[in-house]
Amino acid sequence: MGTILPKFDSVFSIDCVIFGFDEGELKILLIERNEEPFKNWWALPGYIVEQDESIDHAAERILYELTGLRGIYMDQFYTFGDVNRHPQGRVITVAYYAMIRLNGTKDLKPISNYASKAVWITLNDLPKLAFDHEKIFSKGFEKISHKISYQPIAFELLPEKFTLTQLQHLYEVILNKKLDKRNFRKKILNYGILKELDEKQKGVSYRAAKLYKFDRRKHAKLFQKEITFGR
Amino acid sequence: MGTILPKFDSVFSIDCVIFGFDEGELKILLIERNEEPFKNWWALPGYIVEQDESIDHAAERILYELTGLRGIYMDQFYTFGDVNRHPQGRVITVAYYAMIRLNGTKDLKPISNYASKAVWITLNDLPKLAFDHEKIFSKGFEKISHKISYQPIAFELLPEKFTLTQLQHLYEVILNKKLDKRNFRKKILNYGILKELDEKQKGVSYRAAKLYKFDRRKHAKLFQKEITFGR
DNA sequence: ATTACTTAGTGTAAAATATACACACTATCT
DNA sequence: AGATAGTGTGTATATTTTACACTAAGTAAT
Repeated sequence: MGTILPKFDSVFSIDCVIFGFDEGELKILLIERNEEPFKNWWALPGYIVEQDESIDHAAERILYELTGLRGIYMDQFYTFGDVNRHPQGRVITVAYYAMIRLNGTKDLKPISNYASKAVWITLNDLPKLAFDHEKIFSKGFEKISHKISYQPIAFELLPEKFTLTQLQHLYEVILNKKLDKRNFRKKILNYGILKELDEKQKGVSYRAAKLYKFDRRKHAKLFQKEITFGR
Repeated sequence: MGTILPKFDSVFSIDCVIFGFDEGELKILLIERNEEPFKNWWALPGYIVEQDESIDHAAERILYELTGLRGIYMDQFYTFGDVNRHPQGRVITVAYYAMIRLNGTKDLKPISNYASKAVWITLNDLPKLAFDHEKIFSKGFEKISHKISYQPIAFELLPEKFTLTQLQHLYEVILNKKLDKRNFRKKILNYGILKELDEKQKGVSYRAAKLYKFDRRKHAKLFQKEITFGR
């Protein structure tokens, strides 16, 4: 080539929209910022990406450093880059989402002190967020509502063993719509991706429901067989 | 706030995956680069975004400058940011796609001389591309195959007046799958988003087919009613 | 032990949608 | 007049979706 080309340098960030489900409520993971700008504001876990790391890797690292959650696989869903979204200049941000199970993960602990805390917040109690994070959150929520209606990803949010009623509630919360119990069960069992266990729910003050497990092997077989809910 | 914060500066680019359909073939818009790196290589139309313009706007501008195509509405679909995707440093790129009608638009003319030409290339004849543009193209193609199977966006690619057979061919090319003529017609006509015209195809050496038009008003009514093809 | 309470668990009929499949018609060309 | 090439059409079957209500099982309180 011969010509000497200028060196480019990029500053951009990652933001993570992480969904969890607990006690019948859909939650999202937020941090309280410990640095300017927006110090003490609630925000999505997010930070500037290093020069020499891949975006996917950065997403995982940043989520870990800000919340203590490790090895969470996330999908990229949109890049936000309004000129004034960041007070310090043009910083575009690549947004990722994930749906995770929050059984023992109540022990959120920021590693970096860029965040003073990390907590699960119920969607209905969402506070004002830093930057354009409300917009990012909305788009992330749209994304999962859409995705859940054609792919069986809801299991990610549930504990390993769950009842059909719990699963149905989850669908109802995400789709914001009541579903018929019999039809729901018929449909979900038909996919054959659930394994019925010999176990029952415990500690409830009424008839205990059977527990089920998501059968990854069978699911992998169906692979891209897309399913539909609530259209 | 009080604290003085550093100023950030961002360098990132846009790349456009633009689909067209002509003479029964699916095509994509490429430019020949006129600058290093990858001078004289084929590439997706793409360039660095200005500091003070929105990403969406940049996409439109860049497409115009490199190909002469004006006012094309595109959707963002993914951001690519492998550490070494660009030889001049870390440059992430936000990818957009669009499906457009290429009736009179054969007159592609780069405005900027960053491109020496812009041409429509049949998918089967895809040359090697600069940067990671093959990867970007693939993901863009995945995107439209997926999208076309649940939203009636194929009309964007056809001339204003088209025959049902042309429409079917288009679906077949994108889905890479034969469809049944009778079932296809039944289904597509059922959505009620096509207007039958009093006109017939001209210049064919066999029985001429009826022409149809996409009815935007009716389509807007159905709005998010998603449709399905070829599952 | 009885009762009250709460959720689990189940089937069927009707409607809508998807699939498989083949031949006669019409315009043009020679 | 005949050959050619694509248009346009219907039906029967299978599958999927929807609507809808009661009994069974376990727990808690008395």
